[in-house]
Amino acid sequence: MVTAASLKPKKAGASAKSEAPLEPIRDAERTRQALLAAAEIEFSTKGLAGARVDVIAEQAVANKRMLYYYFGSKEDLYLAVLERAYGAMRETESHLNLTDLEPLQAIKALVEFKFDYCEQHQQIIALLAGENMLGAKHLKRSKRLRDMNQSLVDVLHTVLAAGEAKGEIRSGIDALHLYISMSALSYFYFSNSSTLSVAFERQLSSAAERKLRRAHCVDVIMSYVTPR
Amino acid sequence: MVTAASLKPKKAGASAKSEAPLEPIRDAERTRQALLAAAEIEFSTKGLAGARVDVIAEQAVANKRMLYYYFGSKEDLYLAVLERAYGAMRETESHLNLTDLEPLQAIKALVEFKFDYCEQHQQIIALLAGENMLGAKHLKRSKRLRDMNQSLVDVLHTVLAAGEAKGEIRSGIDALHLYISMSALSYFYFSNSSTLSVAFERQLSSAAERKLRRAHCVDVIMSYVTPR
DNA sequence: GAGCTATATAACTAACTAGATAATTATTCA
DNA sequence: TGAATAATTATCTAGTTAGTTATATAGCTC
Repeated sequence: MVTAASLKPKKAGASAKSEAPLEPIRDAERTRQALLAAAEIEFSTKGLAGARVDVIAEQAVANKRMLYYYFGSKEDLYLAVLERAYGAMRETESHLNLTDLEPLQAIKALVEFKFDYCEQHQQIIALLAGENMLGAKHLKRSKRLRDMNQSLVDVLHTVLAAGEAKGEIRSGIDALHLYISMSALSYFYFSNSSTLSVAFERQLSSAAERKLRRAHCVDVIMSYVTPR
Repeated sequence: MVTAASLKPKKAGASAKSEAPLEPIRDAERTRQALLAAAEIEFSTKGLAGARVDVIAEQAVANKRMLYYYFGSKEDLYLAVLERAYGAMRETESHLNLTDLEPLQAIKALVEFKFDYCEQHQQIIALLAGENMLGAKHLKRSKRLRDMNQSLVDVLHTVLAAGEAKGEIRSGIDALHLYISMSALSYFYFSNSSTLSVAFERQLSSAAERKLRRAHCVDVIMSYVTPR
C-alpha cells in the first residue's frame, strides 16, 4: 500500500546503505504527490469542510507552505484531488473494451467492474458524496473533468443495440438509466454500509457479504436486460 | 412550506389584527422546533463540520444560547436532527401495510414509496451521506435509533414468501439485499444527481426525468423478482 | 565554486467558531 | 401580587484555522 508518508522519506539516501543513488532531499514532484495522497485521505474521510490543511501537510511530511506553493488554496487542492480520483476512474473505464465481448457478457463485466472499482477505491465514493452535498460546484468548475464526458454510456448503448439485434437483450432500454442503476447497486452498498450495518444489525462489509452482494448486483441487472 | 423562520414570528400576536389569541412571546417548544428545522437545513446542506451554529440560530430567529440551552452542543443538535429525520422515515414505513396487498403489488408499492420518499425528503439523503462519511458514529450512539430496527425487511420477507407460494415470485431472494437494491436505485439517483448531471450533460432533476427514473426503478425490481 | 532560483522551513496573524458568562425579562403558580 | 422559575439576550473568550511573511538552503548552470 502506498501511504502518503511513504512517498516522502525523511532523509535523503536513507535506503540501501550508501552506494545506492541518493534520493534528492528536494523533489517537487514527490512533494506534490505526497500532498495529493495525504489530501485524498483527509478529504475523503472528513469532507472539504472537516479536512484540516495542517493534518494534510503533516501526513505528507511536508511543510504547510508547500501546500499553498503547489496548489494555491485548500479548495484548489480539493479540486486537484477530485480531478485525479475521478479522472483515474474514467481512464480505467475507457480501457474496458466492452464491445469486444458478447453483449450479455459485456453487461455482466460492466456490473462486476463497477462493483470491484467501488470496493477498491472507496475514497472516490466518499469524495463524490461530499461533492454532491455541495451541488457538484467544483466538478462543474473543472475544465479537465468536463472534457472527459460520456464514454461508457455510449459504449453501453452500442452493446445494448447489438444484444437487441441478437434477441438476447430486451428492447427499449435507456442506456443512461441502466448505467445509473448499475452504479447505484454497487455504490449505495459501499457508501451506506455504515448506516445499513447499524440499521439491520448485519455486518455487511465482511468478505462473505461482499461476495453475496456482488452476485446479487449481477443477478438484478441481468434479470432486467434479458427479454421475457 | 414550513421554513425555520416561519415557526418563530418576530413579534407576539403580529398575525390577525388584535382580537386573535396572542401567540406567547416565549414558547419553549416553538423555539426548539425552529432550531431543529434550521439545523436540518444547515446540516443537510453543509454537513456536520461545515454547519455553523451561528447560522442555525440566526435562521431559527433564536439566540445562539438557546441552542445550547435545549440541545447541549452542536453535535447533540446534529444527533437530534438525525434522529428526527430517520425516525420519521421509519415511522412512515411502518404504516405502509404491505401485507394487505398482493405480493407483486406490495413489491411495486415499496419501490414507489422509496422513490417518492427520497424525492420528498432529500435532506435525509444528505444527512445519511454525511453520517456515512463519519462511519455512522452518531447513529451507533443513538438509543432511539437502535430501538427502531428491522421492520420493513421482515415485512418484505413475508411478502416474498407469500409470492413464492403463489408462484408469482422467484425463490431464493435475500430480503435484505432486495431491500438494499430498492433503496439504492432511488437513493443514488437523488444523492448523486448533481455529479451525474454534470458528467452526462443531461438535466436529471427535471419532472419528466424523475417520472422516467421512477418507472425504471419499478421495472428493474419487478424484472428481478418475477420468475423466469 | 559563485551565483541563481526552485524548493523548503519556522513562526506569525487575522478571522472565525463553538461554547460560556452573566444579567434580564416573561410566565407560572402559590 | 410577588416570589420562583423558565426562557431569552448581549457580550465575551479561548482555541482553532486558513493563509502569509520572512528567511534559508539544496542543487543546478556556467
